Amino acid sequence: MERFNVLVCDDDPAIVDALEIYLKHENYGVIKAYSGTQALQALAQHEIHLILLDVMMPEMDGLAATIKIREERNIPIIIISAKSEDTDKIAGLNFGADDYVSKPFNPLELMARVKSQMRRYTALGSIALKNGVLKSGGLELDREARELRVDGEIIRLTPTEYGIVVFLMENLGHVFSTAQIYEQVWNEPSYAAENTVAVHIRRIREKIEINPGEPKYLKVVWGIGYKIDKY
Amino acid sequence: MERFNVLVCDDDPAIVDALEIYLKHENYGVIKAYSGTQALQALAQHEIHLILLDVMMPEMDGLAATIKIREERNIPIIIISAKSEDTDKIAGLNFGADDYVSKPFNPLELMARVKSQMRRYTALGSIALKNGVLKSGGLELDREARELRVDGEIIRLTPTEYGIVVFLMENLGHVFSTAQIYEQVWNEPSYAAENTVAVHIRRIREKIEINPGEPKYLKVVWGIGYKIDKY
DNA sequence: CCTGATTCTTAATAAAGCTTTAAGATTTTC
DNA sequence: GAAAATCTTAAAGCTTTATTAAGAATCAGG
Repeated sequence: MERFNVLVCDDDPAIVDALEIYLKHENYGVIKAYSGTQALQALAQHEIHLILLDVMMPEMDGLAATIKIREERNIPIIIISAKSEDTDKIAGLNFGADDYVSKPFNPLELMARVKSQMRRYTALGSIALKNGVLKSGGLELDREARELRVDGEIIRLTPTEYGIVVFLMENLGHVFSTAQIYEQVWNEPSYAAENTVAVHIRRIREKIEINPGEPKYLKVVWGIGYKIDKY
Repeated sequence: MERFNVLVCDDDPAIVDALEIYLKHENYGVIKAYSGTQALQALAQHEIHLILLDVMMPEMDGLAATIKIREERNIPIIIISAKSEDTDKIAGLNFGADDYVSKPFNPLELMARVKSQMRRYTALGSIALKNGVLKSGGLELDREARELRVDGEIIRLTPTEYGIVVFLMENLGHVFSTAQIYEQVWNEPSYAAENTVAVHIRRIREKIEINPGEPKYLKVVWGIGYKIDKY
């Protein structure tokens, strides 16, 4: 199995070191940087697969430069935000980061998000139209407007349902176990509840399928998991 | 899609460069200036859609520049203030600035405000009639006259209510969380108060809806926020 | 600067909508 | 046919939004 490298960038060495321990425990390679400039250097020298980045660093230009790199290479970035109040803002912003956690963070949660991004990064299989619209057959997902249309008709989805659909649409044709879906959508490190994903799948099917008992879009692969096919 | 140009004006080149990178990441064109005089020059030479302006500059300070700019053109201006005191804020807004952030600022927050102003300026997602009138179904918002009409009848709104309606009308069809609404309308960096937006929403509904319990215009999206739909 | 009116916020409670749990039914595979 | 996996349903539990009212803050006119 390939080994993935994570670039950790924070001006506080204590945080960087702590993250290093967690990441190494999960068998990631760790490259450390304490400023934007150092991060840039590291990106040029090493093969980096993911970046953990503190938003609030003294030298903003360094941080900005790091993001500039991302324009060229589409590496997943997880933002670490100092204030928990910022989370909404960052989420609401179409800033370009892939995920965020707020300080102080739960290391397990952070690890879960790292894993999520890694999977997302390594399992891309979707057809992106303009404006972040994903399409497959009669399904059309507009992530910007947060809308799903089935044969042109807008379908009202709850937050969890929407999360599941986004995840599967972002990875068309790829099969995910209930555990994987749970971890991704709920952003939890592990899947404890036995049946909850199944129930949500059922509800989604009721909303998007003509015959929920014989799904056309949201299919099961027996013994493996669920998927939405590339049309 | 049209490309918008932002004029960045600050006497500190590091800040200008950093902002440039952020803005370019959001696909804005960037024109740089390092003094008020240069800013005015740039305005004459380029097509500018928004200005980011530092208050404290040599030669001509931001406020003076704001007045000059306002004399000629009605471009959105965001003031960047070194002091967090209210004096600057009030002065800036009185002299015609549309928004302000204080240094040191969170780049993400600044980007959010830039986007917000851009939306305001272009009213993307809404149907802009002449004279800055926005319309959706029976709702008609005349920003110049500061009037909202529902089916032709003028509705009296308090300042806060009006602010919320303007914000939602300028972003028809887009859902905003209560936190986002608060931050935008109140111009505060974070949303502490638990329930105040909900109360205002309620009162707006009482004024604009036939049946406030079953709103036709100001709709809720469960778990996400509020919106006014494109008609 | 008072004073009264308007507007805004806070808080508490109610209602609505969503998620999870659990338990039995059904389907698939071997 | 038996075991394992998935499906289905309903109800309990939880979160979000709605509603109301009262007190605080703000504003305009004297």
